[in-house]
Amino acid sequence: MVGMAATIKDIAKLAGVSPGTVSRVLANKVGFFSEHTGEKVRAAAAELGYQKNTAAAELVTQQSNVVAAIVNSTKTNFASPIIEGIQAEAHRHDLNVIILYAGDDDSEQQRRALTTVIERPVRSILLLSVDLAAENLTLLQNSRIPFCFLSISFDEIQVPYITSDDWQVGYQATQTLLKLGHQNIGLAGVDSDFHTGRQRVAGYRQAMQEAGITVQPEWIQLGNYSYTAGQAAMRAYGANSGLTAIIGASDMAAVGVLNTARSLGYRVPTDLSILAIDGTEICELVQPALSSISQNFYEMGVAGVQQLCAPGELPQKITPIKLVERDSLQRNG
Amino acid sequence: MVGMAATIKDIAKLAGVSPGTVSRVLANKVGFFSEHTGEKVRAAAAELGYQKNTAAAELVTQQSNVVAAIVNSTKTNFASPIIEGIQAEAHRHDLNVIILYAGDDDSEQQRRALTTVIERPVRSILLLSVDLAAENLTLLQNSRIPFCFLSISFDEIQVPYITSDDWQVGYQATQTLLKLGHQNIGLAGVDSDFHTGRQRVAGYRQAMQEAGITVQPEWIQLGNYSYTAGQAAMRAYGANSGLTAIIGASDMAAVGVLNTARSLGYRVPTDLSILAIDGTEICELVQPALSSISQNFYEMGVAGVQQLCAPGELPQKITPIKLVERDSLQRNG
DNA sequence: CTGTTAGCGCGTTCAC
DNA sequence: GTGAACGCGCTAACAG
Repeated sequence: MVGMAATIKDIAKLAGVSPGTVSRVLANKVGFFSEHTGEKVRAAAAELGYQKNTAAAELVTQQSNVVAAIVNSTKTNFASPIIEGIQAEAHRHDLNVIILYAGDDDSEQQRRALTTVIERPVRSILLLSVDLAAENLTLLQNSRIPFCFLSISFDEIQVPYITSDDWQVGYQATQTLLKLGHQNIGLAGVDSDFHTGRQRVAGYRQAMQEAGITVQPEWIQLGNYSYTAGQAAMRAYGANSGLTAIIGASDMAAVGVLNTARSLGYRVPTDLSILAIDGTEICELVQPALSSISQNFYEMGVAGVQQLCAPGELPQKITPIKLVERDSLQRNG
Repeated sequence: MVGMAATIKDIAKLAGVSPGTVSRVLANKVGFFSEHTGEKVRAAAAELGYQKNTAAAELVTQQSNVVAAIVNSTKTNFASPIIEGIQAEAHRHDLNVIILYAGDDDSEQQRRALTTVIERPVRSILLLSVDLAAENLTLLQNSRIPFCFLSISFDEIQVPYITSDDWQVGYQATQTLLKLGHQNIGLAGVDSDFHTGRQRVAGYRQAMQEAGITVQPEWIQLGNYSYTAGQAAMRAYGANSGLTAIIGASDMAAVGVLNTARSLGYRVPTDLSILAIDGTEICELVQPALSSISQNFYEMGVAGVQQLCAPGELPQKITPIKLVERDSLQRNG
């Protein structure tokens, strides 16, 4: 609601020129107005406390410089570095970014966020880790607004996304522990309903198989990557699990594992090594600090904006991962 | 960028009616169109995959249903519950919310966030814990868009805000430790450059004075509420501080204190009690879980939206705080 | 260099 | 009930 704000017409009247001229000087179309009128117009604008109505401008130019980021939940702790990456790269392209929350697997909330963005002029849409309900994906595609998923991947549908190689995440996490002499390795809190989780499990299984280890069914504890999922997994393993190492499917899950393991009497890392997946700041907040397979979330955000600014590029891109050693791992035997 | 999307004109042509009529049925102005034309128009709209251009509508109606929340940093961990509160209450009023990040004490970023919001039709603006540079406050006030600060308070300027009573926060935190028999109590990571921090310090001092304790200058360690501020404070206290309890000026600061205290050889809470201020989820992530003076952030968000929906109310409101006991406090002596 | 005209997509009169 | 016309604030195209 702009209220009774001044318009270019008001400025025109005050400066004694036409609205067209005002538009030109305010847009700084050099060469299309004289020094003198430039001064006059700017003075009038300042006097009236003029604020441009960008929505009106976008209506006529049919283009916008805002990119929207839709995030699945306020609780997704890795969203923060992604958003920072988006923001940084967007500003480099002189783009502005707005963020919307789409709730946690709530298709109604998703629709709400999506429509408030689609019904307005936005240049492109980035979706952080949100798995859209089918009808909402249709909505998005029909809008003809360029979009790209971040930190999530798909197999059945064909859409642009940028994320880590989740198979490698699972594989390298497992390899890391294998190399330390661990054999009985758990995977805690992973979601097998979606591609991301299935890939991580597949990478884990492959690494185990290559090492000649048969994974026991109970070693893989499913969940939704949350703290409580980590807790539940560890409780399921129990005090006499026989496990010497556990991979937390996310940082939060790993912390859940850590705290519950402690209350079950495990010493970490002496009795039990824990490796987190994600590598956000919480890894350094807890004690012992959690070693992690770290994703480059910031880079994901940057790449997302670049991808949308350079159409024609490969629609699917992979950001690198790396092992970050902290204090939660120990050689076995 | 809406692209070549269908407009009400297209629908009008397809349905064989006038654009005005289309507008009426789509806005569901009952009584202003017949059953028959209603059907026709809706069918045409569906066939064309029509998406309303809300920006254009807002241009003519001169009002918007989106409220903008400007957040000071992606790292502010308590922003999450505030945003959830905003979102919930906004949806109750059929409002949509967009979020912008204003960076960390970066007046250029602030201006950017502010103008992208002001130049567009938004109904109102909520500012989460952002202390605006003077020129940006002027910008905001000139926009004539209703606004309200959240989780921050002011003394010198007169603006609407909703927050906890920061004096009480400091006072009650200190009282809590006093009642447990502590006398040498530190306050770590608090910022005295702004009203919020000064109030907390004042509450702390008052409680100490009432208990007849002279606070030593080094007991108050200034900082910016961050994890590193907490670390720095604890390092300043040192291994032989004589302190038996420390108040962390925020959850993050408290965790910084906790981890550094540990590395200095303190056992928490046996040797040292730690009380956090804020009470967000990280208090439960670390071990021992941190007791806290908890703020009701969710309620702040709710109240912020209500305040903006019911003009004429008191512009300054206080949300309640409460002590949440976890495992980081112990009686002294 | 500058004024005039047209129109972006929509809601809302005001006639009929 | 419905169509025609107007205008929201702005930019772009076209004269001059």
